[in-house]
Order: sequence, then C-alpha cells, then structure tokens
Amino acid sequence: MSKSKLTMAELARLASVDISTVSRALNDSPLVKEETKKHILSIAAETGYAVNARARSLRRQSSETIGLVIPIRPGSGQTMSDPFYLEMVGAVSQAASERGYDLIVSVPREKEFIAEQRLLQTGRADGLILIGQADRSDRLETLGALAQKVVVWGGRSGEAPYTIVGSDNIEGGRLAADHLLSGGRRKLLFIGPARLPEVKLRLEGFRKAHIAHAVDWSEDRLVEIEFGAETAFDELLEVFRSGPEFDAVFAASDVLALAAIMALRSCGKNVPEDIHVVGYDNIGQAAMSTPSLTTIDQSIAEGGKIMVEKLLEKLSGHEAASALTSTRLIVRESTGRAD
Amino acid sequence: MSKSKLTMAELARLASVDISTVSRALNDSPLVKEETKKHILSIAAETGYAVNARARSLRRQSSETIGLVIPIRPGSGQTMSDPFYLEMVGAVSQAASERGYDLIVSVPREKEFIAEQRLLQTGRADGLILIGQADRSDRLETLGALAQKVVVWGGRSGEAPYTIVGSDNIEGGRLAADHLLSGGRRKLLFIGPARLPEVKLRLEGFRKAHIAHAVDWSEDRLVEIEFGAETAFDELLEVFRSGPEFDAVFAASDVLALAAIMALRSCGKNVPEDIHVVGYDNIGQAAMSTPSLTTIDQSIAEGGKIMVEKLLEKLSGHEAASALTSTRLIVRESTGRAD
DNA sequence: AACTACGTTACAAACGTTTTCATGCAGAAT
DNA sequence: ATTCTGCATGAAAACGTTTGTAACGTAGTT
Repeated sequence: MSKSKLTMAELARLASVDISTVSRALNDSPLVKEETKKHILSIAAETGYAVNARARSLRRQSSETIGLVIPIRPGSGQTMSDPFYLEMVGAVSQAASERGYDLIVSVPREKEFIAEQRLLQTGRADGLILIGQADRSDRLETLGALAQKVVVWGGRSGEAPYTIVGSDNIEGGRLAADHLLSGGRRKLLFIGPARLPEVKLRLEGFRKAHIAHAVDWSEDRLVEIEFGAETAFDELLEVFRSGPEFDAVFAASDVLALAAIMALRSCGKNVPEDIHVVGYDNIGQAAMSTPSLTTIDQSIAEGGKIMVEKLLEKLSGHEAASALTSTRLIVRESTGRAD
Repeated sequence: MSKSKLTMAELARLASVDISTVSRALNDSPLVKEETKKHILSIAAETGYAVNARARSLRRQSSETIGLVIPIRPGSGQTMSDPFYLEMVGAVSQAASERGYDLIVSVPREKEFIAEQRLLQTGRADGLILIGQADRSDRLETLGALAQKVVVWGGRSGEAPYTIVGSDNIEGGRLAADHLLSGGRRKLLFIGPARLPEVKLRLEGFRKAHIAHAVDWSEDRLVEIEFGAETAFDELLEVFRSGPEFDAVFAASDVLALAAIMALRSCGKNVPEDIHVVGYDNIGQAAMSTPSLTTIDQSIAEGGKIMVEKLLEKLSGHEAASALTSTRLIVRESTGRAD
C-alpha cells in the first residue's frame, strides 16, 4: 500500500490540511472544527496511523513512562526471580498500565552506581520507582533535584529527601512478635539481614513487643542472614542444629520463612507443632504452601498502586502532601485448610 | 550550577568544538582525533552529561528497547502475579539488561486488541516478546511485516510466520505421563485448559505415553480448568469429590498442581502416598513447597535468554536460521528433603 | 464603512541528536 | 610554487512531533 512511511505529514497530505491541524485533531484540541476533526480521525483510523512516540516524547519532553529499578546486590545470592520483587513488578506494572503509563524495568548492572539515575537523565523515563533502599540509602541522599521524580519502597528513616512508601516496619515487627508471644512462645529467633533499614525497624518493633510482654530477648537470638534463599537453607540448618534454643521463628521475609520451615523439618522438628513460624510480606507462595504460612501482609499490590499514584502526583507538580505513606498491615494467619 | 540544560550543544560550547564533534566523540567515532576525544569525554564526565535518549532514538530510528507483552485474559482469573509470568519477566529483564537493552513491560488493556502492536508502531520498542500464544494465535497471523520484530513464547504449531521459542510441549507431556505410568500409576487425571495450543500439545504427548505403556486413557479424565489459581481450588475440590476415580494427577502448570495438592489434602488424600502429582513449568515455588513438587522443568531463565537473543538477531537483520527453538526439558523430581 | 472579535487554519520554530557533505589545513608529491 | 592526498572538523539537513503566533475569512459592532 503506502510506500512512504505513515507519518503525520502523510496524513496531512491525505486530508488536505496542515500537519499542525492533524496534530491538534489527534490530541482532541478544541481549536479545530468538529467536522475536520472527524475527517482527520477517520483517515487516521483507516490507515492505521499511530503517533510516533519517539518524536512526541522529544517534543513534549516527557515519555509517559516510569522506570522501576530492582536492586540486586551482586553478592547477596538474590536474583530477579525473588518472589517479592516479582510480585512488586506485577503490582506496579498493572497500576502504571491503568494510568496509561509504560513501565521500564531495570536491573542495574553491577558497577553502575548511578544506574538509578540513568533512566531519568537520559529522559527515558519521567519518574522512578525504587524497590528497597537496601544498602543504598547513602546514595539516595545525593539524588538532589532528581529526588522530586523518585518514589522509594522502604522503611521510614528520619527525614529522607525523597518520598517513601512502605509498610510500617516497626508495627510489622511488633505484630509478628506479639502474635508469637501471645501464643505462649517465649524463645523467639529473629532471622534476617538486620543491616538493612527496613529490617532494622522490624527488629525494633520485635523488641518492643518483648518489652510489652515482659519477656527478655537478647542479640544471640538474632540470626544475620541475607535475603535470597539458595544459601539460606544450609545456613539455617547449621543454626538450628548448633545455635541457641528456641520455640518460634520470625523471619524478615516469607522466602526466608519458607526456607526456615524446610530446614526445621529437615531437623526433624514439626511446624507448627514444635516451632511456630511467622514470615513477612505475604507473597503468593505463603498462601499456597501447606500448611499456609502465617505472615505479616505488606499488601504488595496496594503498595505498587500507591507508589505509582504518588509518583504521578509528584511529577504533575502537586507536591505530595505527605512524604511518607504506609500500606495496610495485617497478620495473615495460617488457614490450615490444607493441613 | 549550570543554569542552561545540559545538552550536547552546551558541551560543545564548553569544549570549544562543534556539536557534531561532540556527538562523534561520545560515540567513539574514529573520525575524531584521540586528543580531542579525551578532552570532550573528560568534560562530559565532570559535568555528568548523559545523552538524551529521546532525541537519539528519534534520530536513530531505534530505541534500544524491547517490549514484553503479558497477555492477561480478562475472564480467566489470572493476574499479573502469576508466578510463571513473573519469573519470565525476571528472566527476560535480566537477559535484555545484559545486552544493553531496556525492557518495557506491558499488560494489554482489555479492549485493546492490537495492544501488542502499539509498542512497535509507535516506535516505543524495537521488537516484541509475547508470552503465550494463548487465545491469540489467529491475531498473531495478521501481524504481517511486523512479525519480523516478534518472538513468541509458546507451542509449536504447524508453520507460524513468527518465531516461536518454548519447551517441547509434546515431549513434556510425554515425560510427565511416562513418569507417572512408570511409577505404577494407571488412572491419570489431566488438568488444564486444553483449549490453548501449548496445553493441547502436552495432552498429545500425555496420550502418546499412555499408548507406549499400553494403558487406556479417555477424555473423561480430562479436567478443563483455566490457568489462575483462585477459582481452581474450589473447582478441583468438586472434581476430586464427585469425578472419576484416579491415582495420579498431571497438571499443565505448577500453579494448578499446587492448587490440586491443596485440594487433595482437603479431601483427606495424602500426597504423594495416595495420589502422585506432576506439574509443569518448575517455578520457584515448586521447589520451595513441602515436599517439593515433581514437575517438568521448562527452564524459564534459559527461555528468556533465548528469546532475547533470537529477537536481537532478527532485528539486526540476520534472519534467524530456525524459526523454532526449544528449551531443555527436565523432569525435576521431588527431592523430598523436606518431608 | 471601518473596526473589532472570533473561529479556524497555516506557518514556522523548536525538541536534541546523528550523519552526510563540504571545508580547512597539514604535509607529500609534482 | 602548485596540486594532491588525507585527516580533522564544521555546517546543515534530517528524524516526526507539538505549539506559539500569524493570517485568514466571516460576522457582529459602532
């Protein structure tokens, strides 16, 4: 059919109007007469014309795209297949799509310290969503003006210059410990990378609950272990065999909790009869395991949605009223329906 | 600092050379003297300049971006949080990133039949990866010239005009049934949406194995059920209670298999003592469940990588030799280490 | 009759690159 | 001295939109 590339100029030629009129018609501008608008739109439809996004975004200085950055710490054994990240990708993707935005998913290459900024500075994305402050809170401080285009999933830390969305980690840790202590358990193990800000806060809440229940807890029941299940299983096995005595486990993620359950069973312990386990996140897997895992629900889907909304709000200039938002937090108890 | 936007022109001014020289220097063109190249690069580095991707892709007519389309069939109850899709996103994302490509993830909106094409026609992405032919094989036929920019994850069907990557579904189905039949089972249930091409092929292999083992199998042991676990559990419960007699289950996806296991246990059956179950995909969850699930490993990570490589190969004009590639296929047996 | 106002359209200048082509200037060859 | 070869750079035209401003005709006002 059309030999020449189907461009706006071509469309203008076909409709015998100026290219600017075509542009306005396609953008439903009130400046163009209803009749000509109809005419142009019909021609566009029958030729199957689609606006060139590259040219549009160059001219408009915006690409209707948001970037999602998943930080994979090289040494941590964590991969992009980590269920929590993946569910977050799903949630954000769907939320962005509903708002008409495209989503670029980026897994920063090892050395590229400023990988986060690349998408912004090159104009590939209008805004950025970062999952997890992780080890990078210091680098995030240096964002400067770019911070206005960034939303981070993480824990509240003092007063960050960027917008943070996340669960109330202190309350989450408290809920978990409270659940176990209320259930009569007294010797709780805390499993997770307490180095990370989010986890540190969970530990803080965990401690608070102990105080409220007047139960002692000391650091030797803290098992430092990275997110990332591959090595976790073996490390946990070792701890469970030779470590301190315990009757319950709170893991800082469901992946760790599930690994812990496997390790416990390998040691001949029964879950939940001998040892109670509580996880964090409520990933899909938690409900599907048998028996289903008791966990602190971070409402990932809701979190993704909130992040997208916050970001678009910031981008449109309406400075977000609150720089910090928490998702609902629920203890999702084991249904046991598959016991 | 710099009031004016940091553009190539600004850089040229700083280095007292023409903008075209800057462009060449940044692209490491042999046309520019080594000395000036160094000079320009150092200025670029200290100012933190980053090439504007919007302008570049408009001029170059390519965006170094590939699109990943996840088809969510509205009525199927399947969501973007389906583990198989998510793991595929992870695999493709990582593979694309390694090749220096950005990845746009798109979940088509309901009505948008040609959602797949949007990313291509607008020039937002250079090529497309579609996960699952699903119900759309007919629409895929109409891709026309665009087919040269598309790679599909799915089952081999006759001679499609597009490139297909996937596991050998016939062999996969055969392996599953063979595993169960060799284990002495005789009354196998097939669970899955046999309507979809991929699943149809698995069923075909499933039948072949029966013939090879000289075991009868008839369609009343076929349980038509959609991918998507929410409703699956209840439907399966119903089938298991009132349906035909059986001593083993082959589910066309791990998600279905896990749902089946939960349903079986709710019925008071023991897995794997009473009923053997085999799944398909080998999602992360399969290994983490207790006891770990026996499944047909589609090697999702490898599949993602292959798709990206095939696509880039096609885009660069070297017509892919084979229009069809299969990933390795392995029966991943339950380790039982968590029994 | 001239002037204003308005609704509609056309013109043209951006947006920030890349790339073809022309130009300058060195030194080598005549 | 003059022409030639080759290297390094500059000038300018794209790529396909959007949008401020000007121009046009028609109708309403004085």
